[in-house]
Amino acid sequence: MAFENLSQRELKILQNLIMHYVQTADPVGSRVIANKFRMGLSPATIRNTMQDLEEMGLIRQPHTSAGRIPTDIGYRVFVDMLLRPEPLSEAEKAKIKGTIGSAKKGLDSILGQTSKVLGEITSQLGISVGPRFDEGILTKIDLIPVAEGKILVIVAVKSGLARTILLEVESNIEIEELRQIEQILNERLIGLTLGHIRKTLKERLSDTNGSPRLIKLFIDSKSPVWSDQGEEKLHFVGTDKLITQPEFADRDKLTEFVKLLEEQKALIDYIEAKAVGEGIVITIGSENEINQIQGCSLVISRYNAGKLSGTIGIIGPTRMPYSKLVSIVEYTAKSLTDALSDL
Amino acid sequence: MAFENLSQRELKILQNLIMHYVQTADPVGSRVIANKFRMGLSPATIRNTMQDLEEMGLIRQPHTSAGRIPTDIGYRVFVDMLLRPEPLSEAEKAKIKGTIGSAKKGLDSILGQTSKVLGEITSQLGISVGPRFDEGILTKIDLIPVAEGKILVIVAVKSGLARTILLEVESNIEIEELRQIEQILNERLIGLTLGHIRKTLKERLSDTNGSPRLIKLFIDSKSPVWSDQGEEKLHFVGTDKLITQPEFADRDKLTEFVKLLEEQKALIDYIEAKAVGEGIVITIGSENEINQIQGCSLVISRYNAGKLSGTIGIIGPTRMPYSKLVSIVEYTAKSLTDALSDL
DNA sequence: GTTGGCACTCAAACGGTCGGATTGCCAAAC
DNA sequence: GTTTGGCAATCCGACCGTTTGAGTGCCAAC
Repeated sequence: MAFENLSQRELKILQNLIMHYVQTADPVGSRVIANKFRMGLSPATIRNTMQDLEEMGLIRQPHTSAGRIPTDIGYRVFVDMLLRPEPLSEAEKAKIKGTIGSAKKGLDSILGQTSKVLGEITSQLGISVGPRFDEGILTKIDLIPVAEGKILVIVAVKSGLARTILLEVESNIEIEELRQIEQILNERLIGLTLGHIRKTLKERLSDTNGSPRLIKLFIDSKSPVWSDQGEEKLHFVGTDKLITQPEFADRDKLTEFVKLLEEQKALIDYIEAKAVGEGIVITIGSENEINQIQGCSLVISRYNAGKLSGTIGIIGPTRMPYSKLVSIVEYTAKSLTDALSDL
Repeated sequence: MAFENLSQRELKILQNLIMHYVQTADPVGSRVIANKFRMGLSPATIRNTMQDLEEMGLIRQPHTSAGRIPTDIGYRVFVDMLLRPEPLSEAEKAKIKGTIGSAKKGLDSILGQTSKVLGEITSQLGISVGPRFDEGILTKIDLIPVAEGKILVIVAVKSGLARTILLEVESNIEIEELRQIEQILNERLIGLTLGHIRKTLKERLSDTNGSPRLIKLFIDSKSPVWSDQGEEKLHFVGTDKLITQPEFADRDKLTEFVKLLEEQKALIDYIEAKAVGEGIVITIGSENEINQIQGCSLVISRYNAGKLSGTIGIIGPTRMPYSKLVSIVEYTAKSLTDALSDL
């Protein structure tokens, strides 16, 4: 839309209005802007401009004789044209690095700490999603018998991440057989990505003809060993912060939202789909296709773990301090990438 | 306290009052009891008895000229003296078995499904806590190099459960050295419980004198390999159900409660400490030492996984259908124990 | 011991009023 | 043409008194 040719004044008023509204959550009147921001204009003038902004759909009145609040489109213009990322203090940087560093080794723990620090420092809901292993290059696969009829499969990928899958088999496992399978798998598959393996599995292992019986378990593209589904976990911290927000005063909305969080899958898929490319992605209110978060904004970013990548960010009401949050999420993603490549 | 010599009538009225209150959440008046439960008594008589019950502290009026509601002590008497577990329908049984059975193998997934079915079928918050490995008898320990400077330790205990720990080491790992350590650990420690190992570690391995250098990593009773801390995860499903309850109308209470859930540790420790011995344990409202759940009741039970055991159950407002919940939790614990011993 | 009757109490719902904030518009000033 | 002050109009939210209905406590009668 043609918001490029908004006048300086219109932009400035939109900006001030949003800044004030983010702090107070109350509709902002013309006089407040005139007084608080000392624009050298009378309330009446500001009123006129506000009318224009309203016609353009950037702000609206909750009801006659109330002040204005930004619409989702208004926030969008603000984010696209007016956003100045607010630098972090040294203390904030230290806290982010520190919290991530204090995690026990292991992806889960690190992601847990990451969402925790995001939640705490932003006072929003901090989230993190583990990477999909699909792009990971296999470096090693181990088969360990752990008990009667159970073997543990360890799939290690470049950059030091690994995942383990518990597999059930007919109870009589010959250790020799396992070694054989291990060897075959390692010889033929190392260096390929899991996604690639999954697609070309049959050809690559067809000539084994099931000679070690158990290898059948692996020549199945749906086998959990190669699966790219359902392994990611959503970590989130700060639900309490969201509950407090006036935006969630509506009980039903809150309930729906909490359900979404618990079910995880839909939200994970959505976030993964939105966070593409480098840098921060912001989606605002009704821009979100998921019903339950249409009153919310997302500020998300990808992080890297070697060839793999996942998503972190925050969820909060559309009325959020974008300038600050952008910086925090950006810095956290960077820190997380560092922490994961350190390993 | 001397509640044994409550008259039949008093007990019956207490019972009816609680039954009605659990359904409606409204204070119960004398006429309601007289009409709905056809006791052959006039409201006036019931009023007299209710006064007695109030003096004993079993019920109370939220305010003058309102009906009565049970106190925590009233619920306690009900649970101890009047509770008749309500048998489950075949459909309910099938759902419980089915949901648990549909889990992927692996403890986490099974416990996840268990809390899910508990949450759904009870409309309360279903919870499950993984077993502490401390009592588990070591059957095997494996050391797998997964990447530069990282080894995966697999600790398998009797009954087919295993846990994996990622360990960091100086980057140059000799595969031979790992094998040596593996052998030493296996020779000396198999057959002992992890808890026992942790306590006698130094003696049992002292004579190695650090000959394979890396073994030092294991001769540390605080090593995460033997730790009994922080491994348990709290699974919970049904937060949305609790939010809906009028008991959580108070925003602050809800916030505090959600925080407790997210932090996990305090709640895990409390639940683990309360659920002792065989069978169901019920704690009611102010009986709970944790502030955040003083308006809630717990219905919990241990389940077994071989020598190990953990806890499952539900959390809900004190106003809950105890008769039904007791049966559900009991049956679920049994089903879970079955599922875990099947493996 | 039980019951009906009755005065009393209190919460919640209802409805009307008032004050405050803010707007839209218009005519005058710049 | 833009800006401004003035003013009527609008609407929300708080406040307050009233009513309604449910339920109790107590007493006298059965």
